[in-house]
Amino acid sequence: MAKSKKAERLDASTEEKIKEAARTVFHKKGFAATRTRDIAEEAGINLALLNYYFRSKARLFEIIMLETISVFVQAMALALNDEKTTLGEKVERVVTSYIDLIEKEPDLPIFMLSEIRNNPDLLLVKLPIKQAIMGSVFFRQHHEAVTQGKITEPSPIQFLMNLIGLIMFPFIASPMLKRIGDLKEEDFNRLMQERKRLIPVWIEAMMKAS
Amino acid sequence: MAKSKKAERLDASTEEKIKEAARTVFHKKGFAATRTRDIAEEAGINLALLNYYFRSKARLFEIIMLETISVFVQAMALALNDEKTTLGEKVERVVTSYIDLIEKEPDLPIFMLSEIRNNPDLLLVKLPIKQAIMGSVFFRQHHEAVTQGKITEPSPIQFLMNLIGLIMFPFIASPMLKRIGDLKEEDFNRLMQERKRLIPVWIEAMMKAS
DNA sequence: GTCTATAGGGGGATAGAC
DNA sequence: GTCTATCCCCCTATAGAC
Repeated sequence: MAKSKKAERLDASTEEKIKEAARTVFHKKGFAATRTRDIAEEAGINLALLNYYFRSKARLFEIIMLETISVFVQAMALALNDEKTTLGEKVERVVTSYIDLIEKEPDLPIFMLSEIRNNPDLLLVKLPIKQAIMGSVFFRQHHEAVTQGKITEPSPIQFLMNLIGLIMFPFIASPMLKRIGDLKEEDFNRLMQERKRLIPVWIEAMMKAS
Repeated sequence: MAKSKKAERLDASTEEKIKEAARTVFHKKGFAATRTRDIAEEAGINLALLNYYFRSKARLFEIIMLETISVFVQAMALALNDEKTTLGEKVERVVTSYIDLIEKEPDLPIFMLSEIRNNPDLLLVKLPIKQAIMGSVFFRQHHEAVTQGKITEPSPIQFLMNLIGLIMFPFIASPMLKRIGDLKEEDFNRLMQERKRLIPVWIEAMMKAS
């Protein structure tokens, strides 16, 4: 029987237990509001072990941050670089995989975006994000579609902002949206599932309208 | 000559100077990462005065937070409750006023959204957000438009998510977007100005497509 | 009202036993 | 490798002079 991903994994190595605990707590509270004691408790180990394995809170955080961004960017880069899919299929794939991912880990987007604000340089330099996106098959196909008049919105950056924003924003704003719309957890999730179907339709309509 | 809004206002009352400084620092770094010393320095006063006027960091924060949310919600509520404007005009007005507002204070959205995550209850209860939005003229007009078949997307919540997301998300993600798209500050601002025109067009296309 | 000085506590990190 | 005990700095908050 395969191990549960999120459950406690008592058999995992201590180092790995600390990392999983750190991921959980950092994602939920952010760097500044997280206490190393919280991580130790979540991991079921002693505080001293955290420093034994990772030297400092800052180093542990950096590791978690890089892994988190990497997961996000790779999911995107893989979808955008598939030679075999059309533009529309790429949109569908990005939408579905991100909505599923974020529904499992709802803290991810707000964590990433707010921590990147505090470390604008340090963390992004180490990953080849720009090349992965700007040099992608997606960008070539987008350019071709514009040239052939299939879509009229000429800026791939606007396209990306819209796509990612339509996916992520509801999750980022969910506490406020739940309050405004009087939504329970399950109502909210149902709306997000609807969006898997709706966003690709909307994106197509938008790109022909501008 | 009217005073500059953002400039130092040496003539402002001490209490007001502290509040302005607190707004600046809290918005930029969030509650947990802000030190009261930072606020005192920004205000050009002594640390003890902060506690003299506001008793504690937490109380000062709550005041700033409520005012900030209030500004945001009121701008929205006013636009959505205008009896004289059409649905499309409301969209244009929300888009323009928010993009202008956020361009002046780019930290606003990420501040609000990430701090609300940490205080999901406390802060939203005190403002009549739900009524202002859900009982608005906008909602009545949206319902009428659906009934008359002018738009085909039946959920006003999805509509709102899309509208606010298309406006705010680029600002929230700007550090990453600037890096990916190799954009300078002025390039980014130009894209946001373009969006004042584009978002209403996109929204209209989306609402007829689903 | 505004300052200086300091109390008081919390949190990151380490020493040292096992 | 893992623990307990502790150091020490930093930050919030207050006491008390002016």
